[in-house]
Formats: sequence, structure tokens, C-alpha cells
Amino acid sequence: MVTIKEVAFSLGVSPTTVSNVIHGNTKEVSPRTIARVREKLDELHYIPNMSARTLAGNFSRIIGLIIRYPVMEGKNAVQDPFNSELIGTIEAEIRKAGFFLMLYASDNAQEVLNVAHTWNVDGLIAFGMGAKECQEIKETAKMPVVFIDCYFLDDENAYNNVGLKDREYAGKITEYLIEQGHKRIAFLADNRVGVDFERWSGYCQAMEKHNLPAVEDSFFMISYGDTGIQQTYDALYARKDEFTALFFASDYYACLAINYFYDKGIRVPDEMSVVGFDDNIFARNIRPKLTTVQQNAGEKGRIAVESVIKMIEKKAAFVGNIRLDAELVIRDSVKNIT
Amino acid sequence: MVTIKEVAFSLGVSPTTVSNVIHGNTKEVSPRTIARVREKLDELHYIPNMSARTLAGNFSRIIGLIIRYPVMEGKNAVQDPFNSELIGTIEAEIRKAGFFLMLYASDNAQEVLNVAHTWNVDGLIAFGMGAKECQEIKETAKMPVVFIDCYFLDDENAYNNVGLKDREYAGKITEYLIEQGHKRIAFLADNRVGVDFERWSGYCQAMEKHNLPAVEDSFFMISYGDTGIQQTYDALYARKDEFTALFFASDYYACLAINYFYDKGIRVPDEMSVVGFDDNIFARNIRPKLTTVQQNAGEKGRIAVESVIKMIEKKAAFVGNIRLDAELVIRDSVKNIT
DNA sequence: TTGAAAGCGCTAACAA
DNA sequence: TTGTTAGCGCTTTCAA
Repeated sequence: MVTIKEVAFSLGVSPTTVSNVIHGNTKEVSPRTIARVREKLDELHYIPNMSARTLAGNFSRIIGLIIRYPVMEGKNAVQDPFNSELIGTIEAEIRKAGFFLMLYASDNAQEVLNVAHTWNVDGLIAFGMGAKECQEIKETAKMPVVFIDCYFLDDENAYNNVGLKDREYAGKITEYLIEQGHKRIAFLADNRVGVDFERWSGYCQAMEKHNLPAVEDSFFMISYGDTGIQQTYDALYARKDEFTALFFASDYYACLAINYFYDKGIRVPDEMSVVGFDDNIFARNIRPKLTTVQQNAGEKGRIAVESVIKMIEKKAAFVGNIRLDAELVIRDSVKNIT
Repeated sequence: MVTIKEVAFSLGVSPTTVSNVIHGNTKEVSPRTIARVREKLDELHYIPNMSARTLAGNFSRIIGLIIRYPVMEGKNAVQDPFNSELIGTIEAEIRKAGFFLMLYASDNAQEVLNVAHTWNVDGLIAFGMGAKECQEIKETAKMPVVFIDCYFLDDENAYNNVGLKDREYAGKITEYLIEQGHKRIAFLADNRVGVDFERWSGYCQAMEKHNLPAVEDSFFMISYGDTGIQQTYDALYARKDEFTALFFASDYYACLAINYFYDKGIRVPDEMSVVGFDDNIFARNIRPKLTTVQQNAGEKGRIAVESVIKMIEKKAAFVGNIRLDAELVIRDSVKNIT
């Protein structure tokens, strides 16, 4: 690889001059020199050495994307349709802005921070973290951090975060179900913290508002893994007569359930109404098409990237907690039973 | 961030000694010193500076994953279910092996190589590349490269590649269709090079073997984008009576087609049989479940990572062209019409 | 308008 | 067994 020194030498100028024209600090360089240097740079096919730059300049132009994901055989952090859409846009946005993406999945906040520091990462986007990890990361990271879809233990406005009005829209889709005549609605999620907790809360509020029982008993915790899911659905199936509608905290589970019922000979929405949340690629591609809350994963990614870069470039010290709006999309998986 | 020098100073030893114990070159260090250094390292929370290491040692422990993907509004390289499974396992394997992943999507071989060189990337995994780009990359990259799912212009054994016996298994699933009594089978793909060309070739060979016409006319080129797909399917629909079965070069398109036919009131498999290729997450989750060729994206990723690392660590100079076997999975999307 | 020189943190050859 | 030193490629301050 050709170095600045070599370029300088072959031109009979100093490395400083070459470095200056590379960086456009050309106020103090004669037009002629600029042209000669530029030409040589091109001719010799100069490619900067980022390690040297990082070492000297104390910035790396790397943005770390860290993903918390439970370790499961045969499953990975990228596979989930929502995650992959997010990662894809983040990659694209980072690249377009002239930064580099380092991707790291882990369930250990400390490990992630070590990676970030060892590479002198300019900024961090953190996704899927629990409240405690967020706190740890915020307190120890030596670079700007933007969280995606996180909820926090302490003051949420102390964090840079881009999320969704989960509670509000979970309430809205629940109310939609109620308007369609449903009174006995089960809620299903694979955990009870963060985003899922908010969605559950939204569901409860909507139920209570209409004097319907949002009893503990209507919460189904979906177990992990293929067999876990199966077992949960079996349990649900056994109690199917108690409900006329099911609200899944994510489309993925909603679609699996539609298939499960299909296999059992139960028709959605005729015999059971189903709604999801996210509007991922499954929701649009299943039959019946899924009624759900549409959120724009791409937009979340875009805003997150924009935010870290704003902070990296010191155009903002802090961006705060951004909660996006969503949209109810009515499709074919709910029956009006009024 | 604390440096080796600081650790050394606070202990009254030299940086060399500290560096040596960090790297386990402890043959020439007294046990007592080792212990003291280790303790201090821990106490001060020493984190190595990778830029400095890279600069001094000329290796980075970064593995670049480069993905070729056509630039489309609202679509990205990670979103595709096959890609995301692949990326997910690659990330996990790289991390487990103690390397770092830099992800870069682009449709420009030169750009990708610049990124790789600028970061002194130790090795490269390239995915979705065309034959010409592969050649360019192989010839200019200064580090080991492993391709995934590529086909080449020149001697394929000159490349490190991990792929599938596409032609063979496309032949097998075509023969399966023929055994089920199908004689008029359309083939659909979104391009006609690389993997898709091989699958088309396999289809043609199987047809010819059974004295059936594999006419040019039965090849449908699926146009890009949502409207492109729609148009192609409309064209297919107009000619639906010419065929009893459809062979899609990828599950994604097969599943979209099943839905398309569903919306048109045409039942799969009763009125039209459909098969795909890949066995991605859609194939398992659509109803009727899709008959397809199962390939293991995760395994491809694992082998690719293992291969680059083998070359990086000089345990092999070359791994060659590995073509994996696949498996026919018979599900519910084909009707026996014999 | 241009250049010399120090220093970023680390490794490795060599000396003590 | 331990330490000194040069150098990796680049940026930046300061001097010319």
C-alpha cells in the first residue's frame, strides 16, 4: 500500500503538504501544488490507512451497532425480520454518510463496551438492550450512544433513544378490537419488559377504559424456541373458547398462530380474530393478511444514524428520547362480531 | 484509556514486559512479574488499542463481509431471509473466533476493496457477487477472500468459494415434479446468471432427460420491485393454462406467487403446483407449506468463516471450491396428477 | 506557501 | 529476565 510519505517523496514535497491537500486544507497551498498532488494521489492509487489515522487523530469513523439477542441454537440476531430491516437501513445510512459499520451481537454490556473502546468507535447504536444494560452503557461509554426501542429505569429523557409510542398504539389496536365487538381478548408476548411491557400496558388501559377485565389470566407468555412456542399455542388452543380475539405483541408470533390455527382447522378471522404489531414482511404476506400496527423499522434506523452522527460531529450534544408515531393498518384478520 | 506505557510505569517495569505478558510470551518473564502485571492490567482496566496494534503489527483481526445488492428504494441487503440468516451466523462465528465483523454492502467491487484495504482487513467474505467482480476481487485483494454462492468466468477451482450443487438439486426437484405427472413446468427467476443460471440449467437437463420441452418460452424473468413482480405474475397468470406446475428459483417468489394465486381464487396445489428453492423461513410458514430444496444458510456461513480464518492463520493457503449438498423437502404445494 | 518534527499506542529486534 | 529503541502511517504544531 502506498503511503503519504511515498507520494510526497515522488513529488519532492513534504508529507504535510500531501496530507493537507487530502483533507482539503488548501487555503495555504498553491493551486499548482494541489493539482500535482491530486494527480499523483490518483496515479499511485493512494488509500488512507485508517489505523494510522485513528491513532493520530483519535477518531475512527466507525459506528458500532450492538445488538442484544438471547443465545439460541439455530437462531441469530439478524434473522428476525424487524431486526434485519433495521440493520439493513442502518448499514446503508452509515455507508452513505461515509462511516463504517462494525456489527456486534452480545448479551453482555461490558463486552460490547470493550469492543467499542478497543476500536475507538466514534459512536454506538444499541438495540434490544435491557434497562440495566442501557444504564451501564450510558454511564461507561466514552462516545455518543443512541438506543433503539429501549425503556429505562430512570429518567427516560436522560437517554438518546428512538422508539415508538408503543403504549398508545397498543391501546389503539385494542380499542379497534373492542369496536369490532370483541370483549374477551388474550395478549401474547415472549417477555414482559421493555417494548412488550408497554404494549401490554396499552392493552390493559384500553380494556379498563371500556370496563373490560384485563385480567392477569389473559396474558400468555410465549416460551422460547420452537417447542416453547408450540407448547404456548397448545395452551392457548385449550382455552380458545375463552377468547374471541388475540393480540400478539409481534407479527411474527401472530403469523405463526394463524398457521397453527389453520393446521388445527380453525379459520381466522371467522372463528378467531388475530392482530399483531410491527407490520413486518410476514404480516403482508400471510393469508388472511394481518391487521396490525405499522411501524417503520427503516425510519427508526435512519433517525438513529442521523442522531449519532449529529453528536459525533458535535452538531448536537444530545438528541433525547424520540418516540415515533405508528399507524393502524386494517387488513383481513379481524371479524366484526357486533 | 489506559495505555501499556502507563501500566508499565505504575509498576516500574518496561512496556515490553507488559506487552509480553499480555501476549503470553511469558517464557522469559519471571512468574512474580507476570502476576504483578496481570493484576495491574486488571486493576487499571487495560483495553488494547486496536489501531495501534494494527499499525504496528500489520493485522487487524477484522473480517470484512461484503454484500452485493442492487440498490432499490425501501429494500436492503440484509432484509432477504436467506441473507439475514447468513449474516447472522457469520457475525456469530466471527465473534466466537475472536475476530471483528465489518459489514459493507455495495455494488462496486473497487469501492469494497478500498474499504478492505483502508482498514487492513485480515480477510474478506464476499457474497452475491457477479463473476466479473469476483475476478476483480480475487486479483486485487491483498488478503484471503472466500466467496459465497458464486459462479465464475474462468476456472472455478481457482477460487475459494462455498456454494451449493445448484444444478444437481434443481434437476432433482424438477424430476420430482415430473414423477408427480407434471409435463408443463414454468421456471421463474429474477435473473439469469450465477446461481439462478445453474438452477435453470438443472431444470433444462431434467426436462430433456424425460423428453420434455424445456423451451425458452417457459422461462419467466421476474422484474425487480413490487410492481415488477406484480407485472410478471400477471403475465404468468395470463398463461396459466399452459402450465400445471411452477418452479421458482427462490422460495420468496414462490410464496408471493402462492399468495397471488390465493387472491385470484386459484388454489395451490389443487389448480397449480408450486415449488421453490432455499427452504427459507417463508417456505415453512406459508400455507400450503412449500415443497422446496433445503439448503442450510447457516452452514454456508460457518464454513466460509472457518475457511477465511484458516487462511488468515496460514493453516491453509487455499481452500478451493466447496459445493454443499442439499435436500429435497416434500411438503404440500405439489399435487400428484398422474 | 511549505516543511521538520513530535507523538498517537503498540510490537519486535536487539542490547544489557 | 528485563529494558531500549526504532518504526508502523498519519496528523498537527510550529518554524522557516
